[in-house]
Amino acid sequence: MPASSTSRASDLPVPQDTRFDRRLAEILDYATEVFAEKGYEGASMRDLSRLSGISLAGLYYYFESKEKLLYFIQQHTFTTIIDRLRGRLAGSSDPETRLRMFVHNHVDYSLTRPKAMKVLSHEDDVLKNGYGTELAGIKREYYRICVGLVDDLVKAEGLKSIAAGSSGMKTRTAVMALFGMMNWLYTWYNPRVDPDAEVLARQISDVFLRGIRGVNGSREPNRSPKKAQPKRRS
Amino acid sequence: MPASSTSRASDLPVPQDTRFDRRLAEILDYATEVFAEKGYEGASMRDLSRLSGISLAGLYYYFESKEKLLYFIQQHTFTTIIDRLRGRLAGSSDPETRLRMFVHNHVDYSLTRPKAMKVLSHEDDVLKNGYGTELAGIKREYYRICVGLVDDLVKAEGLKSIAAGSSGMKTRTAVMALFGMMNWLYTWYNPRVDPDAEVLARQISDVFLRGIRGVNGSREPNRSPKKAQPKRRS
DNA sequence: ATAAAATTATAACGAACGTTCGACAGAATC
DNA sequence: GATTCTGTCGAACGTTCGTTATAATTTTAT
Repeated sequence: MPASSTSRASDLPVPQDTRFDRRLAEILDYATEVFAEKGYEGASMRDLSRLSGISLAGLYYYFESKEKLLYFIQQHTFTTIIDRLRGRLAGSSDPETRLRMFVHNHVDYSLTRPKAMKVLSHEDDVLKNGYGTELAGIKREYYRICVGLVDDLVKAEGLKSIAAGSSGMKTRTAVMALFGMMNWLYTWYNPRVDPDAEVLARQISDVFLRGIRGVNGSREPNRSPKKAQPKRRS
Repeated sequence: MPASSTSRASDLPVPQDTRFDRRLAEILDYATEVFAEKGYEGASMRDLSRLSGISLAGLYYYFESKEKLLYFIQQHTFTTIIDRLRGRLAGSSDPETRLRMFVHNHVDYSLTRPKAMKVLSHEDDVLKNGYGTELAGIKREYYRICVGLVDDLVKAEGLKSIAAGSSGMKTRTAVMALFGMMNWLYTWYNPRVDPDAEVLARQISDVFLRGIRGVNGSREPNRSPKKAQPKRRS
């Protein structure tokens, strides 16, 4: 009776690709579909059994609880996104390019695996007390990466503070607005009428970048941070 | 045995403020809290009973099902937002001011009643087939208002098309990005560290407006019905 | 061929779910 | 003072939930 004997919070399907792991991954895909469709609480194990064609008892051969199923999905989705991001970021050192990479990576994943992304976003605060805090940590790490990229950009362009209107916008607020644009995607995106990942990522990046830069660009051609915060009439 | 005898999809607590309606409104507040905390599917009628101090059976004197409870909450939240919006929009005819009013109205409500907003956003596709389609209609109406405001602005400023990067951004995409920034609020906003509604709405508006205007403004030189327009609501 | 690993059907478990029944008390009406 | 209406309740109904046990069988690996 396997089902991954340990109960520590961080045993994920190890890199080693056994037959067991492959089947579990298959089940995780079905579960992602069911959770995306009916929500974690609204979906039943019997729904999953029906969709996957695996008997109710058979499912429990691969995991030990419905909670763990959700944990696997979210953990895997999150780490995949971060891993891909790290791969991309290694390719450039230009702050703007790197931020655009972040957005493109996120948007691309969202459009490629919309259901996984929906489960990640929508069931964000379901898990508590073990898996929950671990996932919160990963999320925090991901958030910090984005903050770092924005801060690098702000420094490189010599902006005293992010400009929005007359008062400076905190990095936190700007980053949350960016996450809002990206994470809301799953509620409206329709591949038949909406632009592909490349275009969408560029447009979102453009909006964000123009947002944090001042009205006239508010930049110094190069060094020396001084001078001219954009001043709307006031 | 009351509980609102009819079963048509649009009987809401009528303007007439009877004792019954007042008690129902009180229950709706408790229900909003429970749904916001545990999600619609995750919350039980017993949770609501416990929180409100009203017996399980007693609750059903005021409504006929859990579904209808959610419908009441979402319907009331939506129409309240739209009503307030109409009131504000009547105060100005300047396109930019009107768009800023839209954002401010939405953000303001989101920060004033975050739980209601969370239930509206998070349980968006739970209801189907009756209440669901009615709510989808209201949502669509709200969306169309926003599209109208953006289109007015684009026309008034003589933008060929919304500019984002080299290719034009569709109004749909821009509006969805705006909704993303606003509707994601409920996942992160913390009144102790984040700016108040006034400031936040201005910053989001600024990001959005700079986003849809070109880098240099991208306006056509032909007409210029632009006046500085001292913003700030009355 | 044989041992091990997967998987099934069946059924059950206790707990929790949404909802309803019938009774009952107080207030309003007659 | 009797009767009706309004609000509230404890207790239960029938169903579904996540999960497990058992025993039998098929599939895979050695």
